Amino acid sequence: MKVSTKGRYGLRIMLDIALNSENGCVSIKDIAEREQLSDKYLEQIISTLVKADLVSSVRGARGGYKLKREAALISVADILKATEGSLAPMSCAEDNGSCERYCDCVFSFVWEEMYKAVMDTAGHITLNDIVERSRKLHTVIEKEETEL
Amino acid sequence: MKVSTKGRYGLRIMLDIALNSENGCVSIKDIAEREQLSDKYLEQIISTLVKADLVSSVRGARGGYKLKREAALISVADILKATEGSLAPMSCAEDNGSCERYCDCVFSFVWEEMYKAVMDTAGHITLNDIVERSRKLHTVIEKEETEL
DNA sequence: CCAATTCATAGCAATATGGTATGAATTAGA
DNA sequence: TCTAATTCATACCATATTGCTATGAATTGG
Repeated sequence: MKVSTKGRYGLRIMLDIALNSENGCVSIKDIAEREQLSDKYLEQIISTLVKADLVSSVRGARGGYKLKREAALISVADILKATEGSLAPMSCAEDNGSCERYCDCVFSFVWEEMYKAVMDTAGHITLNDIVERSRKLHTVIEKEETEL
Repeated sequence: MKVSTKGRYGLRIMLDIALNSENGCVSIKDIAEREQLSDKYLEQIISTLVKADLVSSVRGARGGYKLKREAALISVADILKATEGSLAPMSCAEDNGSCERYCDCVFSFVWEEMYKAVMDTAGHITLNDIVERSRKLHTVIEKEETEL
């Protein structure tokens, strides 16, 4: 039930883009440097984010990536679904047609309820919530530093 | 974020014991036969259930396993925690002390809320709920068969 | 044209998953 | 007391997944 690096890195990448894309787009190199991630691995993860329509890419020199829609309209569920594949504990919870035993499975309701719970929570946290949290945390740290 | 076979088999094993332990205890062989699982793999999973104090074992001839407490007092969360290790999407969500960056991590609240959501749902479904569901489903199937 | 960039794919080491195999320890019942 | 049935404890192994590296083609601003 653990979230893999793809999911975690995905969140960090999205936050990084959100925080640094005022002037145009953000390149993989920049993100990799700031986030201390391997740029080649990051490239793979970001490409799944492109395919999921969460970021758009600009090719060629001075190219890079930017959010496809505003941060308040991107949920944590969107990002994790794109990078992790799915948030369902069992695939049947997502598309119950996938399992032919669905009707007489005693456990299906368990997976469904768990899936609903996760989707509900992750679906209601937006990238913007994280951006705000990050800005707040940053100012606190800066304040602490000036107070020293 | 998928639940592995250990978690799924764990649930099936617990249900099987609950349904078949009226007269004493249930042997691995019997469970394996009914559930169509490899008895040796099953043995491993059941031993984690013993360590988690969910079932107790009776050694020797005519030995086997039985629930350590009544089904209504065993939750799906208990079973999945025992077999899957943990239901936390990130270990920090469970014991925030484990991560030294916990305080200035922008994402910790995300993992915490997801963990709370999962634990709340899985914690409120008991083995007895599944037993009842199973019995109800069984009578429905029997009814359908006699109607044919 | 060229340097900076994304895009696409292949490969690979480490770890986790899903088992199998072997045999010792324990014990009810003949 | 023997024996068959059972759990308990390890060790092993094949396969899949994860996390990451490498190479090079395609694209494009300057």
